[in-house]
Amino acid sequence: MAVKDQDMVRKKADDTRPLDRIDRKILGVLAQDATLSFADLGTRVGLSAPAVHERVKRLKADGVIKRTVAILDGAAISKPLLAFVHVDTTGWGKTKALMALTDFPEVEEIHSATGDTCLIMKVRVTSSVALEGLLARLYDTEGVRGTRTYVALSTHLERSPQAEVSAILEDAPHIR
Amino acid sequence: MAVKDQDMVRKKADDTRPLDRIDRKILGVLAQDATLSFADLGTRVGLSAPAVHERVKRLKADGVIKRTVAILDGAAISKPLLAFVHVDTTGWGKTKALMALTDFPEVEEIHSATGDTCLIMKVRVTSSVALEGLLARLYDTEGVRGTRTYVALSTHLERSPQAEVSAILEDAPHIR
DNA sequence: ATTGAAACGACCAGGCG
DNA sequence: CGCCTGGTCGTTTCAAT
Repeated sequence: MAVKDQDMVRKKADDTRPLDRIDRKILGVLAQDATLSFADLGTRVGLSAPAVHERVKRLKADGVIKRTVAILDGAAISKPLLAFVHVDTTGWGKTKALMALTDFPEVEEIHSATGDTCLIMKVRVTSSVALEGLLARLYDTEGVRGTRTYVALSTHLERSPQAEVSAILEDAPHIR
Repeated sequence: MAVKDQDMVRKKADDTRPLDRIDRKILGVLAQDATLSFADLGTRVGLSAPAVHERVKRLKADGVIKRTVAILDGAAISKPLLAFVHVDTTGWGKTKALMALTDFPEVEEIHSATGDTCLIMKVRVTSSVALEGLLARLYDTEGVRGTRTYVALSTHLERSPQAEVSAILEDAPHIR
């Protein structure tokens, strides 16, 4: 399983062939364990190694598989404290100053959002002291009016995007 | 890079040797790209292939590296709609009914949280219709009093836990 | 932790359904 | 056109230092 991500060219998702059942099966497996050999992966989806290899290569080239990464344990890397920070800004978010927060490895996600807030950030820190430091840094940032912090007491589920879709949640305008 | 996750035994993070600078370097690289060969990885951290291999094996056995996965593109798998749902419950969350939501592949995260909410869920769906279906399902769940939904309009950053720690956010009680 | 060697898996070419 | 078979080559991984 040594297809290098950087060898791939990112393409638009539109000009790409729709995913068939086997593609979704492959993605389902790879989203949970990307360490399988192509032979093993082939066995699981009912294809030969070169065939799966070809499909995986295509899925990467098409940008369906963005990258392959190691998932680290927050506690083990001394970041037992996970929190979501809602940020209210004066203008409409996305200023250069706010995007600079990307440089903090503690910040894992930044989204602009609807609702009674402007920006949602997911952060993982060493301690409450570090969280305070991050919030202080936030308040020093131009355009930040206020924050609301939700500390995760325990995490019951945390996984990456799954290719499968629930039948009952499926977009089915044809059913009417 | 084909060390099988399932070959590893999960150990407690405590009874484990602390991470040295090279370990963190390895984790930093692998958290961004786990497709590198051990030879390449060795070059980056200044070690030979078997030496890195040994360390990576240990990091997996110790549970520092939880798993290695393919990151899928939400839009490409027909789930362009990302949202955070705050759930207010009557009792204290974590009921069996709520944990059953794990079966929905649309649900990526579930945390109990502090703040004016009980549960925070991260969900990724096909459409607003599917989101509505998921919320309907939520309201049908016993113990759910209400929800507040924050739809992500655009995602500016989304990555997995980083091993590095910002110097200025570092826990430094010795500095006083 | 390194080197050297063996086993294994990735991946190319060519041919079939 | 996509899949399979066979072969080459790079990589993982073991043993000894």
